[in-house]
Amino acid sequence: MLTLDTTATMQQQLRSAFSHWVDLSDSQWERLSSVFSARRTAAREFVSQPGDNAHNLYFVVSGLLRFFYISPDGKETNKAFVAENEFAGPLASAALGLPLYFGIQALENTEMLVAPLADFSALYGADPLFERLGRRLAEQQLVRKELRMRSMLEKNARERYLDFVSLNPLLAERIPQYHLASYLGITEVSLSRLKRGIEDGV
Amino acid sequence: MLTLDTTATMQQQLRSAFSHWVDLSDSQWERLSSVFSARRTAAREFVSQPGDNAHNLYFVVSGLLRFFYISPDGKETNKAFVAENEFAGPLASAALGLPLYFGIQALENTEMLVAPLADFSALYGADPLFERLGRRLAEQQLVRKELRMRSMLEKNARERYLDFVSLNPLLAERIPQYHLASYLGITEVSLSRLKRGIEDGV
DNA sequence: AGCCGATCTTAACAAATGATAAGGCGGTTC
DNA sequence: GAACCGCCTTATCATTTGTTAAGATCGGCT
Repeated sequence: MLTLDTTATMQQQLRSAFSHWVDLSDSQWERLSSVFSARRTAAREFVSQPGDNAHNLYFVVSGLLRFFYISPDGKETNKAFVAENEFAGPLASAALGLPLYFGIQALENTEMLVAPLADFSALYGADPLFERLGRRLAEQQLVRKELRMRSMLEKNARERYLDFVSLNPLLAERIPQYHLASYLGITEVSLSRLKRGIEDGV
Repeated sequence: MLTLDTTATMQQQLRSAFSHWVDLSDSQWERLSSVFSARRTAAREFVSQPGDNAHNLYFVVSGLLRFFYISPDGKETNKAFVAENEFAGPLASAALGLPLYFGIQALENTEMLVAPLADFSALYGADPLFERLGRRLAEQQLVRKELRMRSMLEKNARERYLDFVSLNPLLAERIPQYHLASYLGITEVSLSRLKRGIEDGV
């Protein structure tokens, strides 16, 4: 159970994160923060399932989430990992008005702040600054997807793995190998093989 | 050489395209259209090269452009194809303030309207509607990248090819196979092989 | 007609990755 | 301690994709 004190700390962390994107006055912050509420999830629990009609914007205070697709034949593929101080949300599917097409699972005990995307985007019309915030969040997601897409097109699995570890050394330790393999677009068996080759090569 | 008349037609086409994203008053349209200018490029000509400091937003009036990365060892990889009535621009790299990391080549004789991205984004502060337009363009790019990423992760080359052809039957005819192969993340030899397998299977 | 450049196909072989099955290892639970 | 569970590794074999090289086709140009 969250105490008031804990919630206040989490909100402070959220405000600090937002301040990287836009300058918020106190009243703007008040309005913005009012759409977020705290939520905790234990490791391995599912935060939401594909098909849910719960379009939310997530801010991870502590812990780690994985976002995953499920193909028609039931296979899961990891789309993203989101750790503390990061945002995530279905801006793309919300833009299309589609139901949620991915699921979210906590890989660790996770504290997050959650805003219904409808509430968040309702702010856009209220103040151009929120519109700007929305644009910048979308642009940030664009940057990530762009880099990942390029990596998929230009590099083989071995290079993608080495890049991931070198860019996210701490995160790589926290993600089970079979989830990381799925994120890289290969099987866990193949990743295990790649790692052996890399170690032997040293 | 563009006649006034032709330019007017092109601008009309641009306005119609923008109207899918936001409702523009005449004065808003006037301000917005003032940052665009017409440009023509012959088939096979390069519109810009990686490393250029020319961040532009493109609207293709007629023809076809390909956007491509170049890896350190000089290999080209196609990032996107943009045909008539579509927008494209380095929203991601612009968000990061990075130099342009991809090149653009016309695959057909192409007419386009071009706006320096700095001029376009300068409009954001002038009117929340432009900020909204910017957000929606970013979200649209997000949707495309999302779908493509998912396709790369969940499907093999054969399925990606079939999906592309079935979603873009006309476009597929206009793109040389070796460029399409690069877009799909495989070699032209491999794509040729896949096509044979598909035909034989029929 | 003859040449040439751009595109596509094919073949033969190599390398990368997938599929399946088996087992190991550490931690938790009963 | 025994039985699990989650995770990782290994081996074997099949499939997919890459590499290289050669030739075919088509159009435009001289």
